[in-house]
Amino acid sequence: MKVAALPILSGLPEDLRSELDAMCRIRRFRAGQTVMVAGKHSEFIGCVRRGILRMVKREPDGREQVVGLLAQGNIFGRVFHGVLRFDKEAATDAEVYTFPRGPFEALASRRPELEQLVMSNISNELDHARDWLLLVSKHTIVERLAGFLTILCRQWEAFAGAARFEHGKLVVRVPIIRTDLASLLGTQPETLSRSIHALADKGVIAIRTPHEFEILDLKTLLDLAGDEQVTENELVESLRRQLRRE
Amino acid sequence: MKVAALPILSGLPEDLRSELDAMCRIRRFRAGQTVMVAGKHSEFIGCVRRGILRMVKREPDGREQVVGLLAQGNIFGRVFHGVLRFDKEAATDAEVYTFPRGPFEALASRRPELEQLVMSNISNELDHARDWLLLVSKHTIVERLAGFLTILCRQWEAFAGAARFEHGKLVVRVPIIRTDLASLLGTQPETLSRSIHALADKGVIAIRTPHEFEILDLKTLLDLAGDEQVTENELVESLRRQLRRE
DNA sequence: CGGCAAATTGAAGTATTTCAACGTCGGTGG
DNA sequence: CCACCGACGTTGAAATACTTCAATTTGCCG
Repeated sequence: MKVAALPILSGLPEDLRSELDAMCRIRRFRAGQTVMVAGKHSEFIGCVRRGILRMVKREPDGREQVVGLLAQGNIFGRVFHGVLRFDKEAATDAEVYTFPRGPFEALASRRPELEQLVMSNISNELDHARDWLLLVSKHTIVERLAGFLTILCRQWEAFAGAARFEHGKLVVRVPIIRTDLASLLGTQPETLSRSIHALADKGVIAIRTPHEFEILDLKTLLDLAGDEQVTENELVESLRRQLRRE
Repeated sequence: MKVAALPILSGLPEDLRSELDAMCRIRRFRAGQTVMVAGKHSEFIGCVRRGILRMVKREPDGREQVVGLLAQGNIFGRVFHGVLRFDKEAATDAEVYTFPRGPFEALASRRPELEQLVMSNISNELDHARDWLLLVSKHTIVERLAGFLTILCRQWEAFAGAARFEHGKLVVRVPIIRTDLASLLGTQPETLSRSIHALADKGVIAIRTPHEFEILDLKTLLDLAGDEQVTENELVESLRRQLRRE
């Protein structure tokens, strides 16, 4: 079954999963390709299978702003009503489950379980939107970067195992390129680069490759991120627990 | 009936409205009072009757960031699951309909119409969160201010009739004080003040009182806001239509 | 190895923050 | 009634952070 691998659907009854599977198609996108265009009713409902999508707001003057990322398991494309507000593009090579809009909506109307799944997905989107809101509300780029890195650790599962331990060291892999991350944090690649190296100079992180950092001082990182929800021990313990399950 | 005045409930059947009315209580808050505290399950579900509430993120170091406003008709307090992520405080004197959480959730489980109302409210919150996201993603304060003013005009109904015509001139009333607006736009009162006067110097707006501006050059304002969704004529026509209905 | 995109570094220009002071308005008490 | 007080708003000037443009380096892939 194509959709069997999707944890988000694992709670649904067998027959409903079969119906979804029957209408499901897997589409592949190369990094940079457009998945869905803002401003119109989409032809399909999508769910990320592999890779990262970026949600982009395009200004008429050509500027663009990344307003969020979609990772494994995220559902996108408005169900029932509303038009899309952001383009969706592949930030890395990606694979997407697609469900034709009409049949999917019909099925959701018939099956409350699926409708509730859609509703809980909207709630998740709301939470994510507010996470980005808090992130962007930080006044310095170093703080926003620290916030992004802690999100990567907290939601490491979604981001294709962004965080892992290596010889007892916490290592995170940034799944997108500098330009996208800069736009996501509301700044320029140059400023982002300087901020990353500022964290490295202060001994908070070590840069292994441009896309892989070692977290040397998690406490300072969390302080900078200013997210009082998570303490160092909680985060580390949660990571260890999750990693042990692999 | 207490809740009769609520347009958001007008689509509900008579008996359901009666049930809501029976459990509804009206609470009044003076500007500055706390309505709901983040981090725990709220005792009640609220709906703004009059005035403006602000959603505030408090950092442990005492700093605070306004992340959104709630105006007439907005429902707040998480239904069914999840903890609140932001404090809610009265930004002006305000009145709030309250519904005890337990009975409200029981009623929503029993009545799909109410459940769908809650769902559509979450969708609205998502839209608003993304509006703020786009607003804060603007790089200069003048642009964010322009964006805020256009939102006030677009959603003038919610904001207690923030916009109106006077002798053919478009006048908007800012319903919150400078400090709150500065925080909402992610800046300081000083910078906000300078930005407001910068718009006035350029002839885009005229400052009548600190809380009431006349829009002199709507086209430039919309250009600055960079919101290609709305053209000048659409906005003016929409405002005129709505005002005519009063 | 060559070529290209991504990432980094430097330096000058711009916008915002910060701290300090002043202005304005409405309410309150002498 | 008027003077004072406090909250809000505005203005000035120096410090800071970010942007912008230009140049250079790095790393990957054919």
